[in-house]
Amino acid sequence: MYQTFLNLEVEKQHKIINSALKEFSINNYDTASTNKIIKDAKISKGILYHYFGSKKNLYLYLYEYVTTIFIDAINSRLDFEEPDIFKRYEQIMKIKLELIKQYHTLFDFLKKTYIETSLEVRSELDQSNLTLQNSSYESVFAGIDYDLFHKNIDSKKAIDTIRWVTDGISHRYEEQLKSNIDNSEAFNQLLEQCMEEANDYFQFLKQLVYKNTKR
Amino acid sequence: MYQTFLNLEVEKQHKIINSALKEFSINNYDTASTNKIIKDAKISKGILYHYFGSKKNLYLYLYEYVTTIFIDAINSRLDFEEPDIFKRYEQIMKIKLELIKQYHTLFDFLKKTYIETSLEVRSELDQSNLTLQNSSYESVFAGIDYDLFHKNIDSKKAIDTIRWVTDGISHRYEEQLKSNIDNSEAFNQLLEQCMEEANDYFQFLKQLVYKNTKR
DNA sequence: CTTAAATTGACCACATTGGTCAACTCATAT
DNA sequence: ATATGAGTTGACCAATGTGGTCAATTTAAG
Repeated sequence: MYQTFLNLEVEKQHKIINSALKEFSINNYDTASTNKIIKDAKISKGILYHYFGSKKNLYLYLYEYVTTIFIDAINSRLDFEEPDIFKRYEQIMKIKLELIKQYHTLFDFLKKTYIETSLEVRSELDQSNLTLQNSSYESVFAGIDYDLFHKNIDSKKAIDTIRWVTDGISHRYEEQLKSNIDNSEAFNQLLEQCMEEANDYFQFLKQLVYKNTKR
Repeated sequence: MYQTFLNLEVEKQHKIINSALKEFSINNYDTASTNKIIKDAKISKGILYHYFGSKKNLYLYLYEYVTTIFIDAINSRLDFEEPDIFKRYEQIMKIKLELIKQYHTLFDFLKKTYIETSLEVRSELDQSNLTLQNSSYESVFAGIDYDLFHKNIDSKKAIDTIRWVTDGISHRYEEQLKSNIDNSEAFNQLLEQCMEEANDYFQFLKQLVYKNTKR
């Protein structure tokens, strides 16, 4: 299945995938329009259905594709030996932001799949959702050294705080990053700026919650 | 204008407003359906257009209405004398969550108006957006006492952190709160639980960034 | 009983939907 | 050169939904 599609040049595949991700990120499954997708990807109606057979198949293909991309990126680039949770979060942040460079709306799409209610795809999503969930929070944060925290620090609260700060900084830069996907230089500069700011905040938090750091 | 609508019993007004807010929160302006609104609000097509004249007028009425509700709630319930930023945020959080009780999708709707791109309403939104922006961050956080922070604390970073933690906790409870709007008892219990949790985190942060608090 | 406002919902012309398919292009093999 | 078959096109389809209208009906008040 999808063989014809997979025989295309990778660039063309990416173009179609990104157009579809975009449409399904803005709209929910039912209101997303295949016509918009083909218009944006500059392909014909017929060929889209030749590639994917149906709207539903296209959607499920995207979900599997994007899930795989995300998991692979984490598995291949995350240092699972790193005991410092700040450095772990720094890595995750960088991996995510660099995925946006190639797949602008990957995480918007994933967010949408969580809340998708259309009966046409809901059960299929539930089935494979497990894959993503199992592989994420359990393993991604295994081996963190909680002894790095000051002894009378509530580490659960500290970790939540770190996550929320990370998300806050990401969101602050996301829009700018997205509007600079075509300008690789500007994108990388923004990314670096974002990572620097994250580091500033991480230093700030480390001073507060880690031991062996002076005030 | 809207006089016929304003002559309705307040309950019926609320029902229509909430149905419309809901539809415009889920969909963008163009894809939001007046048919869905009248179905949900259990009124006829004709009367909606008798009340508001057009889809555009309805949308702009909602925007003004919701903006006013929000600003009024802040102005009447926020203690502008309170110098402790944690208590300020606690108040804001409570005001927001209690507004959700009456207008389930108020903030989803507001969020959507920020990113609305339809040419039909964009310019009008821009014009009145100023109202909301001016009245918010400038005045809402005026008079905060920054001397409460430990002297070698970067107060900007601390404030950002507090805001992100507040948002994180709100989001953690928002979905549950929304699914309990009809059960006033459960709603209030959840709200209290949320405020308690926020307080826990605020205590946690206070210990870290305020002076005169022991570790 | 009259009158006028409130309300209904069938109806309009039009746009868009997911999907089909006959026709066409074009690279490759013989 | 020619034949073959996969790749590709876009006009077309029935179905559904759109914002908006309006003649007809209900309701309330004098």
